Parts: sequence; C-alpha cells; structure tokens
Amino acid sequence: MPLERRRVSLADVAAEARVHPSTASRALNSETQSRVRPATVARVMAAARTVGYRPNSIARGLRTNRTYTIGMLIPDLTNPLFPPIVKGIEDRLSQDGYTLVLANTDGDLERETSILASMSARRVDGLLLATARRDYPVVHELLADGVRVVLVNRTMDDAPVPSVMGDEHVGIGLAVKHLVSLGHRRIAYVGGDPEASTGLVRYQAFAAWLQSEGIELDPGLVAVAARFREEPGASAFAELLDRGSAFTAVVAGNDLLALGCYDVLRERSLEVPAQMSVVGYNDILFADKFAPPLTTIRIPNYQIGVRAAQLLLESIGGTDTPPMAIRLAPSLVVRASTAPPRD
Amino acid sequence: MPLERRRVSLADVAAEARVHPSTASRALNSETQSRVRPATVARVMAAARTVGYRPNSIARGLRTNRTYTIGMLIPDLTNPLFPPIVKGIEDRLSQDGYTLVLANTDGDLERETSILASMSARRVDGLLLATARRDYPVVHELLADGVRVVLVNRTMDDAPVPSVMGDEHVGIGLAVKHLVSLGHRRIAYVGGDPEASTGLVRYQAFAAWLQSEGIELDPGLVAVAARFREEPGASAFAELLDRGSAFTAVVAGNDLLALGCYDVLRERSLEVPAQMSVVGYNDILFADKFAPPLTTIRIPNYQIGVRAAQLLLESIGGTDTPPMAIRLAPSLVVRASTAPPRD
DNA sequence: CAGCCGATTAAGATCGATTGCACAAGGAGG
DNA sequence: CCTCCTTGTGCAATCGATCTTAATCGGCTG
Repeated sequence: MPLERRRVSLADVAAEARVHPSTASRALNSETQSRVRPATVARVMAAARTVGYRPNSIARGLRTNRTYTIGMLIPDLTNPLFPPIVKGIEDRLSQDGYTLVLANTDGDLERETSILASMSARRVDGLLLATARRDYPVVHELLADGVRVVLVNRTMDDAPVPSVMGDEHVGIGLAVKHLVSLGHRRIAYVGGDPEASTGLVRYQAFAAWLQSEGIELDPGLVAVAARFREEPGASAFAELLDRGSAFTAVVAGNDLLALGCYDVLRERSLEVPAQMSVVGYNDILFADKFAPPLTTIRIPNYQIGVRAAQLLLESIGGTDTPPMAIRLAPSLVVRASTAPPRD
Repeated sequence: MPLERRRVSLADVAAEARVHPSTASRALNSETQSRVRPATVARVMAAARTVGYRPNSIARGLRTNRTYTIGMLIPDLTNPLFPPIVKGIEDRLSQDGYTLVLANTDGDLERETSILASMSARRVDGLLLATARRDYPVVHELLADGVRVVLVNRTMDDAPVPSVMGDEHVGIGLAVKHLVSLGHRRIAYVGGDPEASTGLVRYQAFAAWLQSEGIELDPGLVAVAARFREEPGASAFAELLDRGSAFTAVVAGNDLLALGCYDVLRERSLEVPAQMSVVGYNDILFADKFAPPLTTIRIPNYQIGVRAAQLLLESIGGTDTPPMAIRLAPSLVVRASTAPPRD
C-alpha cells in the first residue's frame, strides 16, 4: 500500500468526464455552473465523486488571490475573556466558509510583528486584532497594503479602523453607580496597562463617573497594573493598600485584576465584602464560582466575536462602509463581593 | 493613493537585482543559498529589501506541496484545560516556522468532518486532534491519505496513531489513594462521556485502583455525565445522590464535573469537605480560587502541547518513528476540598 | 440550403515560486 | 594548448485551478 495515494486534481476529473479542465472547473463552481449544460454538470460531478476529487485551495488561492482565511491575534489565550469571543468569530466566519488562523502573542510586540508578517505572507483575507495598543503603527502598514483589519476589544487613539467591543464608558459607569448606591464614597481603582485602550479608557471613565457622582477623584486611590493578570493586579493593589489612604471599595479594570485583589485581601485577612467591596469587569467564566462570587460587569463576548467577524466580512465583501466602532451594551451582575460599607 | 499597492513578486526582485528569478529564489532560500555567489546573494537580498519583497507562501505551497501549516481540532475552547495545551503547541510549532489553524467543534461530529475536509483542502502538513473518540473512523481516512496525525489528550481504542496525554491511570490512582489515606472507604465516581478515552480510561482506572486498595466497586456509586461540563456533572451527581447509597467522597472525571458536584452540594447544603470530599482532575486555571479550593490532579498541559507538536514535527520530518503514546506524569494537588470522613 | 446566432466547450495563458537541466566561464591537470 | 571539472546562472517546466479568448455545435431564418 502506498503511503500516500496520489492526489487527484481537476485534470483527473476532466479526463474521467471527457471534458476540458476549464469546463470541469466551471461545472463544479456554483458561480459559473450556469454557463455549462446541465447534463455536462451532472457528468462532471459524477466524475468528481468517482475519482474522489478534493479541490486544492492552495492552487485556487494562488489564482484568485483569495484564501478564505482570516488571521487573528490575541494577547493571552488563557485569559477566559477570549475563548467566547473566538467562538463567536469562528461561528460567524464558518457560515461564509472562512477559516480562522489564531495566534497567541503574550503581548510581545516583536512576536506580533513576526506573526503578522507570516500571516501576510499566507495572504489572509483579513485580520482581527485583539492585541492593538492605543498607538500601534503596524496597523497603518497593513492598511496601506490593503489588508482588511477589524480591532476586537481594543481601539486605537487615532486610526480609521473599525472596531467592536463592549461599551466601556457605560460599563464602568454601572460599576461606579452600583458602589455609590450602596453608600461607598471612597472608591479605589486598579487599572491595567494604559498602553491598551482598555487600560486608559476604563480609567478615564472611572474618573468621569466619580465626578458626575459628585465625588472628587483621589489620585492616591488609583493604581496601575502592568498587565491584565492576577499577579500584577495583586502587587498594584498591595501597593495601593500600603499607601494608607482609607477606602471601602475597589473597581478593578478586569476580573483577573479583581482576583489579584482577592488574593491580597485574603492574605491580609480583610473580608470581602464586609471590609472591602470589589467589582470586576468582563464576567469571565467562573466569576460566579470564586470566593466570594464576584460582582462584575458582563460583556456580551460571544456577540462581540460575531459582530467583529461580520464587520470584517462586510469589509472584505467590498461594502464600502465607513470605519465604525461598534459598542455592545454591558450589564451589571451583582453577586457577593459588594455590600454597603461597614462604617 | 491606490487602495492596494501592487504586490511585489520574486520577478520584481530579480529585475531589480538584474538576475533571473530562479537565481533570486535560490539566493533567498537558505537551503540553496550556497549555490549562488555570495556577491549575488547580497545583491538579491538588497534588492528584496528595496522593493519590499514578501514571499507568497501560497505560491510556494503550491509548488512544494508543503504549507507549514498545522490544523488542530478541539472540542471546547472554553474549557480552561485547552488554552495551556494550545499555547504549548503554538510555541513549539513557531520554533520551526509552522502556523497553527485552530478550530472549535463543540463535539459535533458533523462539524468535525467538515472542518477536517476544509483543512485537508488547505493542505495542512499535519493534524492535532483533541476531539478523537475511542472509535473515530475519520482518522483512518486521514492516515490513508498520508496526513500526519497526532492525538492530544485522547486515545483511540484501536489505531496506530501517536498520542500525547497525561497518564490517566496514574492520575486517578493518586486521587483514589489520597482519599483512601484520609480514611474514605465509600467513594463515588462521576465520569464523563465514555465515547472518549478520557471517559472510559479514567473510569477503568478508578475501578482498578479501588480494587487494589481492597475496596469493592459499588456500581451504585458510579454516575456518567454526557459531557465534560458543569451542568451534566451536576445532574449526574444529583441523580447519584438521589439513589440514596451513602458515600463520603467523590472522584470527578475532570474539574468541570467537580464544579457541577459543588453546585449540587451547595444546593443541598452539604458542606465540602466536612460532609463530602471532592477530587477533580486536570487542575484547570482557577481551581485554587473556587469555594473551597479544589483538590485535584495536575497535568502538565503546556508540556503536553509541546510534546504533541514535537511528535508531529518529527513525523512530518520523516523520522520513521513507530506510533507511540507519550504519557506525562501527573501529580496530586491537595487543597481544601478533601478531608477525613466525619463519621 | 447557406448563413448566422447563441450556447457550450476547448485552448492556453496565468497566478508566483521552485527546480531539474543546460550551458558558459574559468581553473586544474596532463 | 586542450580536455575535464567546478561553479554560477539562465531557461523552461511545473504545481492545480481559474479565466479570457477562440472554436465548435445546433438550431433557426429567409
């Protein structure tokens, strides 16, 4: 038995059906099928079945310059925020016959550049970037090359690129107003990397909402974590506690940062929510399983994926839509990590 | 400004360097570079840089029949077990210049078949399957087509396919012996889908270890969940409790099933671990954050990914390794969900 | 029955890179 | 000085499908 049975090509089908390869091509392609006599179509399709034809998308891609492949960059696959988004994207893309090529970058800019180069060499039809920074020069090159790009969960400060994400201003507002309505006045904020829009925008929203609630922002109650993960969140929050300013609640830039806060509070035997209320952001998987279950802001992540994919497909399809930012509405999920301040 | 600047091809580079395209090809390819005069190599590389050449891997793939692309199927991206495995795979593959195409199947066999067809059409160089069932006919077709396949986290009953996973027999043994050493004698088991090797093998190991600990297996203490997720775990465990047989501890087929048990126990006001000890499997992300922190079996998931990728690369490279099953050693992580039985 | 028209199908170029083979130039050896 | 190699480069075929252009076939009209 041969290790590898010779691949059958369109020529084999054509020979079997006693037609020219170009005719076989038209017969098998739904676009051009109407240009071939029905009887011939049937003969070609039968021939394709008997010889076991499987079209070679590499060859097709070379000729048509369309690969039906979309590339996606995410900063951290192990952040439970992303899997639902990716799922939404895959589901939407597969409807149109597109395949997703997913790459994890760990936030490493150099790696991102090299992955983008490789994807560009593979001639992906479009890119979904969940790794964008507020300033992300590589996007301009991509745009100049005519590559379709949609940002997911992030925006850039100054670039005409479509994006899809949760409405961060509204989301943080929900968190702040929830705490204020419980009676909190001294509220701290632990944010993430301000290089990312998620870092800066959420912070800005926090400051804005405090003000509109008539609370003055105390810079001593703001800490910044280098990354959106538990450990950086823990050290930022520990440092904030060590400053000594009193506060009764903390808004975390995302759920992982909130978990970091949990760790520090447990270490220092401060009870949540009795001595400290904590609000997260994203409502990641298991947010309801933590001790205590985390009050957080729910983002329709699967839908974000779906809309992002859709926007990209439209852009590829040539619909001349102006770059737009789609913001999906978040909602507050109250669990057991928030309560009225004790004093 | 043109929307899309014309792609530069090897011919453009050749023209710029005043050599024949074939020479340019050889100069840019490290394999064949030695066949070109160093001065010419330098000229070609300079030309490539000035015209901004980016090789077209589609065209290359057509000619060489190698795409440097690996496909992977996973049943459930939102199961935190998988992201670390995927990360290990990506890291290893990228070392050799390979790209991973990831697809989520939700355990849907039809979808798996169609995705595999699409990947086969895209001429992936190899496949990593985390979706294999004990009986998974599609693998035989792939093998017959000469496609390199490595199974991840699963095995098949009867197929000469290489696989990489944690050592399930040892892992379940650690769980059982831990409970026995705490004094438990009546131990229940909540397993997952026996169509998957992870379902059957862990159950078989559970039975075997009970016996070698001198405990007779009570079929009334075994329940099977349809999928490896919380809800099926919860209903299976609830049904098991409803049978009325007394037991003091439960081994869950994975951590998500254990979480399902948690939910039922909380609902029925049974305390973990005071009234019921629970052991999970996999040590997924956040297993230490649950209430109570889950005692479980840790699997070196990242390493599983790395080894699987490596095995596949070797197989592609033509190293004629016989199909082998690599089993990585698990370890017991004792947290707060297990304690001696009360009575 | 010649001629024309629309509908099908065949021919062959093409996408961009790789590769076996031919060939020229230059050096070594007799 | 001539033959035989070696080395470096050019030539042209090739991978498999698509697509433009040209040829062919039937039927229909006058």
